Amino acid sequence: MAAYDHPDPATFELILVLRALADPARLDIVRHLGRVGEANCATLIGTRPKSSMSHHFQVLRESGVLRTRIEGVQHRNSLRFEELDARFPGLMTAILNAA
Amino acid sequence: MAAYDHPDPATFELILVLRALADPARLDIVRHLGRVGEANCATLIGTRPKSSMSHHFQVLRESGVLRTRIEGVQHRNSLRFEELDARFPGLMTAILNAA
DNA sequence: TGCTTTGTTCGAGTTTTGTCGAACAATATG
DNA sequence: CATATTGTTCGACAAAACTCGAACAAAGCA
Repeated sequence: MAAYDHPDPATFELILVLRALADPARLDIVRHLGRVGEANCATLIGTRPKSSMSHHFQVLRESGVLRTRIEGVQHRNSLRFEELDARFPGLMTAILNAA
Repeated sequence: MAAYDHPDPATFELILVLRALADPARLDIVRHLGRVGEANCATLIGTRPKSSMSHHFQVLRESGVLRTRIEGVQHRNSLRFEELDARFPGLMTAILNAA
């Protein structure tokens, strides 16, 4: 498996980040990653099928919200917190702290 | 025209707020209101038809992002900044400050 | 090599969301 | 009252997004 493309922080777009966050499954993923730091896809799948989750990871990745590191057969995801915070200060903090 | 219903801050939902913000037209409206404080609908209409804008105002209103005050024939809109900030600290500030 | 694990890609179907003209409602003003 | 102004509602259509099974791909291991 080739490594994923991740957008450069300079090209992050607020509207894409907001769209990525504006879905229950993805917001769950983001919050989970906010707590545990890094997790592979399987860990983050609840009852949803793999193909749905793969789609959500793609949306989050392409908007810049998370990065996916490949290690063997597992894909390890983590928030791009510092980069997001540099570009949109306070945004992710607000999301992660929201009730 | 009867006054609008505005949701109570206790019932604000992050996912609805994010969905409301995750649209170019609505993000424009929000940012404009962030600058000018209050504006009627006509002021905020660019090239889009009234019916489209009316829809966007409804989405923003129902999510709690803005309030609409009726004065004569005009509908004056303003952000519910304090209430949003109390419920989701830092969120609107981050949105309004974003590049 | 064959099997298992982990996750992607494809394609089709469903649902949600946005768009916008036309008709309508409320208020003000001549 | 007639007309203009401001904005909503309705309905139909278009576009975007989510869902998910099935087939596929890569890596590791027996």
